[in-house]
Amino acid sequence: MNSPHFSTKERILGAAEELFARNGFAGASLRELTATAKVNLAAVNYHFGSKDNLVNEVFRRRLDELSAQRLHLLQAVLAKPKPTLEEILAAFIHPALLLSLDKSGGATFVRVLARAYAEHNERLRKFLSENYGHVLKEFAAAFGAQLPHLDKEELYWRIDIIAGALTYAMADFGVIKRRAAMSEKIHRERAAEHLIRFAAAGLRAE
Amino acid sequence: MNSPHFSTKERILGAAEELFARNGFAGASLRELTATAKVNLAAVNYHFGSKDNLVNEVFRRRLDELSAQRLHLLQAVLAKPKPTLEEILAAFIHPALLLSLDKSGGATFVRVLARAYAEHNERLRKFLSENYGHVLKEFAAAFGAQLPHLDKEELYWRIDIIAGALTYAMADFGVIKRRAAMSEKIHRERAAEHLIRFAAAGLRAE
DNA sequence: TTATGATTCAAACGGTCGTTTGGTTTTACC
DNA sequence: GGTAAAACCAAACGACCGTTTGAATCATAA
Repeated sequence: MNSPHFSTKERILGAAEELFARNGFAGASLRELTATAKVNLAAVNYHFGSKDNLVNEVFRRRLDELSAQRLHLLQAVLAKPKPTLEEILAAFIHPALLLSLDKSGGATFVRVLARAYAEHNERLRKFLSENYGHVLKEFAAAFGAQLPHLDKEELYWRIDIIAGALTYAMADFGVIKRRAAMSEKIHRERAAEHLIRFAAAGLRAE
Repeated sequence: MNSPHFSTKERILGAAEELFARNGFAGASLRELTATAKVNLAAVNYHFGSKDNLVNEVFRRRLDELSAQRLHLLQAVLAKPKPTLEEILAAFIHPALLLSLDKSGGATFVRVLARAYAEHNERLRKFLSENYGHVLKEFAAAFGAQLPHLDKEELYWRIDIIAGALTYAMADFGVIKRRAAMSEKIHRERAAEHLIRFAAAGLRAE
């Protein structure tokens, strides 16, 4: 991740992902971060303006593609004659599954996402809401069409908990360890299947 | 929580619980904490030795009772002729449910627990493992007797994820909001029921 | 080759952190 | 009421934080 053929910005983003996952956003200092990335201390402020903005860019680098994949899959599902709740859920969950299987930092990033979910950071939540809130809105509309008896507030809360459960299931935070005989890939896919069944039941509740 | 008829130690513990839940362990400074508790800055180091040890004591104050309740219920379940997986799970989950319903800080503490789960803090994990690891061991034994086909490692991981799911379900981290017509108590009890069903299925998997 | 803008760098800035100190006040007991 | 321990307090300590500065270095195009 920090090898010399990566640009300074890329080395910083890679080191940031690694250290944010391990120590949290406040716990990762720019001094340790720039040492890991083998760049000068001032490089973060030069290239990203501030530590806060570096945090934003760490998310942007991964979430742009994640959101695009989700919306693309959702579009395909909604084009079907009779889309099911499970198919919509899969459109939401499978891109995150792929990210968690990515070998070049994606798996680390999923842990950073889990951090963000737990930290309740207002500034970060605002950034995520402004930049990726429309994705949740589109899924909420799709779910809402399947579940007309649910009021909007209830629906948003349920989607929120699904996003949280997904994040934690994909992060390495004490998740079920795979059997030795089962590949990481298959293990994660099984986890996604369980999640989809669980979430579908949760959405249909009452 | 900080009213004058509480002792200095109790006011510090109360403020710590509040600020740890809101800002995390690193994010809560002793200066803000002692101001909230209306005690001198030096009081934390005088009464608790260090900030790290204060963190430990915040956990000890609640977990001693939680662990005792869990073990007591487990004992009662195992005394039955044919204990079920669901009953063992209830012995684990119901005390946490009661804590989350507690009006004098218990609900706040559950959010602190969720923080600890996400932070992966090695020092804190060691403290929790040394002081409350035996509780997980006893439950693991009880689950293991019900699920003899599971190897020990697999079993521990599954219990770990149940503890995590429980913690997050009981914390206010984006959890499903209750319907206006439903009391907080009943809402939480429903959540616990769902959790027990989900966890039982997860444990029985394969 | 030289001029120009982008990048890197060592050093320092002001601020906040957890902790320690040494003295003052309060408490509890003979 | 005197005394010793416990508790409290203002102030300061050294360490680390994110950020800024201004000069050195690099890349590139005239």
